[in-house]
Amino acid sequence: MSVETSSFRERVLVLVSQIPAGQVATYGQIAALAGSPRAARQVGGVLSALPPDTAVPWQRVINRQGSLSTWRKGCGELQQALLEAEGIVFNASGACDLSRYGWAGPALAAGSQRGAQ
DNA sequence: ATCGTGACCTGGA
DNA sequence: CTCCAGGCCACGA
Repeated sequence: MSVETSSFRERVLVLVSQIPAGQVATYGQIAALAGSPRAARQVGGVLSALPPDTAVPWQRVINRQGSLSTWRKGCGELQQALLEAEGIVFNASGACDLSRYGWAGPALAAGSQRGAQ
């Protein structure tokens, strides 16, 4: 039954944990999937409250520019390192191609494996 | 009930 | 191209 027993915050964590490796999603996208396309701010706030031992791949969540918004000590380097380990490449601007690694959403990830590229 | 804050987004100059 | 401002939503005290 009701899977969403929690608030927007839990929903965000769930959606983020649904992001497949090698792909990234924007705060706005997560917020939209969570039910509020304008609550991108809150999404960041939720991830900021995540513990260091969280099972949520917060690293796959970036801003609209395709770059990392994490300024927290170590988090920035850590996030980029984790994303690069997933296969994501960053350009000289320190941003990745959302058109290439941008997550399409849980609905599409449910059963659509396109030829990519 | 109110106030303040935030890992954002968008548009305009 | 860069810089500035506003809005918008959710949550804690």
